[in-house]
Amino acid sequence: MTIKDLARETGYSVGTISRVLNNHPNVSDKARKIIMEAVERNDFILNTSAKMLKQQQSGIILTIVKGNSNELFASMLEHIQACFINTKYTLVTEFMDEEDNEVLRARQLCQDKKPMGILFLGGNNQNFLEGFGKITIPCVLVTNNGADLPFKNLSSVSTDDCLGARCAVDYLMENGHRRIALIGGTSVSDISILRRKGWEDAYNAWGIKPWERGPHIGGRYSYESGYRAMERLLKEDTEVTAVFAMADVMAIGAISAICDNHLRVPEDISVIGFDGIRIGEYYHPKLTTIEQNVAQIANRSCEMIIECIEKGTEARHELISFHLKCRQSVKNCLADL
Amino acid sequence: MTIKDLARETGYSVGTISRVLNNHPNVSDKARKIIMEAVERNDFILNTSAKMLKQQQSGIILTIVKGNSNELFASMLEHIQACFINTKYTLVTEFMDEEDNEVLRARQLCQDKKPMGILFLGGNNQNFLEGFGKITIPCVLVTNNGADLPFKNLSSVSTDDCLGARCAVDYLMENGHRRIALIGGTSVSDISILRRKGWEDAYNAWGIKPWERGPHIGGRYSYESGYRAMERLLKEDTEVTAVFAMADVMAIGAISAICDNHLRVPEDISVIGFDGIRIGEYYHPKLTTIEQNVAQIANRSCEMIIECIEKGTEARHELISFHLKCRQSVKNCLADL
DNA sequence: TTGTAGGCGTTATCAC
DNA sequence: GTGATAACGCCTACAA
Repeated sequence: MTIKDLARETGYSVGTISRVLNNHPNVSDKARKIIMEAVERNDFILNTSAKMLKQQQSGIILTIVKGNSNELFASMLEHIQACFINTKYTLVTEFMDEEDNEVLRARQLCQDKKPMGILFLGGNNQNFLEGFGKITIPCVLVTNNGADLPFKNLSSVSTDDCLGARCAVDYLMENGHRRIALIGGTSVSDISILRRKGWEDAYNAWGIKPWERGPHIGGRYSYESGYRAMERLLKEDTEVTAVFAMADVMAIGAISAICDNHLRVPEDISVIGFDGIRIGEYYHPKLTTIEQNVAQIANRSCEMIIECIEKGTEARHELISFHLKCRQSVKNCLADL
Repeated sequence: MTIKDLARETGYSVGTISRVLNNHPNVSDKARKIIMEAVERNDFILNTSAKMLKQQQSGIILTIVKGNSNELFASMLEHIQACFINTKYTLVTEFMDEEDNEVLRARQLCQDKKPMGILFLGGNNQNFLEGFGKITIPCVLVTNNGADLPFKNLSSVSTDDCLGARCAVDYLMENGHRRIALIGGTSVSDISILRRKGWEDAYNAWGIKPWERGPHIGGRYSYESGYRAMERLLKEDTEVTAVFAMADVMAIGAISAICDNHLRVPEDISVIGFDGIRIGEYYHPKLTTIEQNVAQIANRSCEMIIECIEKGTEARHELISFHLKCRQSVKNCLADL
């Protein structure tokens, strides 16, 4: 069934059918009514390929998810997907390894699928600096801040990672911890750099001297990596009383390592995470963490990319508020001091 | 850049260009070489819309994911997605609530996006029985067994849920447990029914009388639901020594509830799950579970749907092997008996 | 082996 | 307000 069939059935021409279907003016109410009835009756839907061919667009919005097995991104993805139901866009998702270059991949996918916009979940600014210039469609960095990047087609929606980290470490300080280790991140990930800065800011604000500070052990955002980082930490620094993990998955990996080493959380070591993934609430002990506002980040990202695509709006950079979620993995050791 | 430009550039006609690009025979080696060089030089890629319009296909393979926040499906999805990289197919994912009717949704999406095949993650046979008849494209039930369904365009790749559950409960029996509660599932979910049957089979095989058996408390596959089921169980049946949860997320929710009620796993109550999601390895205690072979299920599903689409193969139903993963959440209480 | 041309289902630009 | 018609880029008989 095509608009031709519909034309035959209603007695109008394809031009009028098309005008009705696209809500164009210059159609009589009568024609509109008759045609819409026929559309309903036949469950008619326009052929996307033909439409896209004519309009020279694909209707595809691409989401590139970097870093696998990431519950935060999985839940972000669900929210994002929900935003595109019943729109004219088709959301296509690509997963890729945390180590790969998302911008190179994006460029290839631009050729391949001709998307109208790209949402990046994860990724690091250096890759954008080097290769984003050739991408001309609107893009949004989701959870990463792109304010310092010189691209006017690249927006961002993120949590204030530095402030969030600061808040996490402040909380540990308020609970009497002074030697606080940092786990996670690499020197090329901007989120890591910001969260590390928050950790340092807190130290400075509380007047803790560098030699009294806990160490920073890097690693990617995974259970496994958190586990290994904590194992190393336990061997190398026995004076640490608390750990700030850059992601909940790392925090959980770390707690797992602590337990395997016959220590307890929070009695022996306190742990705070970042992200607010669901498992944290059901973990044992329940994970204290900085909760990102996933729904809001997802919604704003989708709104922004649609606006950029449809109205040609310039790139913007938004910060979404976070929330300190106090649960059980941090011990108040003020009494011990 | 279109094949016309390429024709002009190489001196060949669009027909020859098209034949080269589609690997058709009847093209001279020389033409093929010259044209391919031009293609490389220009990074030329065929316009998907035009191709699909002409061929009357969309190139889309749909994945419908039912049941949110499901780590098993998230990881399944990653594997599935990997199967379609560098193929002519575009994978489109739709998430929907566990309560909604996936077949109705699929039918709507068939109109909307004209997919060439559908992968269903989750779902229940009753919905298929009622509404699948109108879907004519090849589909695969992933993790659900569709062997009893009378559709020759509906394949399935799944774990032997009944045997897996049987194996889990046997393991508890072997460790001396006799009063074993079952948590999770609804009467309309086939996976639930099969896993429940495995639980009953084990009881029968071990000669445990009905009145000595633990209760079954239903619920959907989520942390939250596992938590609530366990809370109820703790109130209603204090003689239970072990719990078989129909999914790892429920098992974790259950353990969380047990801990919140000042009991311990596995000392006071043993828990075994089903699925083998990653967090189980980092949970505290580490979760004993029936591990599904996610990679293999995903790969076979993708292979099957592609084969059905391209060769018109008839539907098949495959069972993928599972694996009992013994970790820490089950206590051996033979000594206590 | 290669070229030509019609048509896939839409949209948009004309006339009327 | 409406109808005819030329694209959009590709594929594929059919002709040469």
